[in-house]
Amino acid sequence: MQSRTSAPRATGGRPRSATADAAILAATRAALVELGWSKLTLGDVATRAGVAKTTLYRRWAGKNELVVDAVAALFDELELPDRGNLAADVEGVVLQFAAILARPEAKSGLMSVVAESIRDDALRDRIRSSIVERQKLLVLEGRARAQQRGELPEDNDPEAAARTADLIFDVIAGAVVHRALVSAEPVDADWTRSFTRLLLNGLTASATT
Amino acid sequence: MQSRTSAPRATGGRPRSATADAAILAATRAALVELGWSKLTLGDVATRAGVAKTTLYRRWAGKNELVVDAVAALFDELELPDRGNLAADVEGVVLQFAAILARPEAKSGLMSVVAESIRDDALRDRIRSSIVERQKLLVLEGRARAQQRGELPEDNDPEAAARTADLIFDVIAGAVVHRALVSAEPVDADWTRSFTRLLLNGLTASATT
DNA sequence: AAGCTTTCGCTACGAGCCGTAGCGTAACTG
DNA sequence: CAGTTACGCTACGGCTCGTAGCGAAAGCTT
Repeated sequence: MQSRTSAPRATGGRPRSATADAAILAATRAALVELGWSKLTLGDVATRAGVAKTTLYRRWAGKNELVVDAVAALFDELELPDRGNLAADVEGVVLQFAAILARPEAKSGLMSVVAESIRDDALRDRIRSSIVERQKLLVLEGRARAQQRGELPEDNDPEAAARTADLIFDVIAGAVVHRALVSAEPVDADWTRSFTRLLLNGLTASATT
Repeated sequence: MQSRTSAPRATGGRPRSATADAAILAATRAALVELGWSKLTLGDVATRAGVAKTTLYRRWAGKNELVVDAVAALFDELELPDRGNLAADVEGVVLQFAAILARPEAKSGLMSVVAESIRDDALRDRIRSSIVERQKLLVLEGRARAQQRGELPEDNDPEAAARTADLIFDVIAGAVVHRALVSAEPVDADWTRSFTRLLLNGLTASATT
């Protein structure tokens, strides 16, 4: 689960303190809330966690990796209860995303690490595996359910199905993130309902109501 | 146009060099391409621009403001030719966004300043007025055209219309940004066509084809 | 032309953070 | 018990930040 610095992990010797790991990640989230990404320093995080700065550097290569792991933990709670129909499931996904994005440590951290990942492929993979893929699973799950219910057509061409799933994911995640972080408006029940209607019925069919 | 540091601008005296302004912004974009946001330093930008570091600080308060202005200039070229119908206009908007986001200086800069804006309201307003509102105008323009053509219903309730416009904007901009910067996949003609069909017809109506 | 005002380039500076090295100590294994 | 690894602590060179102070340059005004 923890995708920290590649663990050489020879046999004997003193084991790494799991307590320290948790303390560091918690301290990182607290620092994100108070200071934001740019003013967050690793020395400060170490002090908050009650840990020596060198200990922190032994486990994480830098600020980017540390924050990714700290933020990724927020996505552990993601799951999608079956609400009986496609529209309700979509609203469920959106509200799940929104609940996480509403937390200040997610706001401060997520965009920053994604920005950094543009010039760092390793970081991008790390984000993908520990955050993005977990979100995408919810979309795939909801889609599979809808197909079982007959609300969406079955996939005949698996490759085209994958492209469609990617498209839907980008639309949902992108819209929620843009609403929450760029427009800085709340992703509440009203907005979620309007968005779901738009996603399911399309622009032409959905009235301005 | 230039939303630089609030200009005291008394009467006489040596005027600020407009050449220096352009050189600094160009140098900032070049540094963004080469170094990315986190490794970009103001001292380096000043050197590239052939300008003293103090000159740079006299005009911009810091890294954030400078990069916003440097990136905002990329959005000057935004405009939306009338392509005759709603679907074609939507594709036009998407491809306009995509063309800008494909440039490395936009990739590196945009996400970073948005991330910083989460903890800086003044920066958020600056981004809104110099970047986001310009994008939104395209959406509003396309929407008005579609209503004139009869492709979309007229607005009866202006407040609801504004909410709908915001929703559409978040969906379009969010999806394109997410595709380009998070999924890191190209926003090409194929994807644009699929996205447009989804946006106009909805999930239920659009086949996986 | 002289005088006033503002900008410019340059140098220098204290401050803060980075990331690492070195050391002695602590914790766990066979 | 010996071997191995993690830990806390201190110290360090290097880099960037943002500002101050200076003399010179570039305009505008009378």
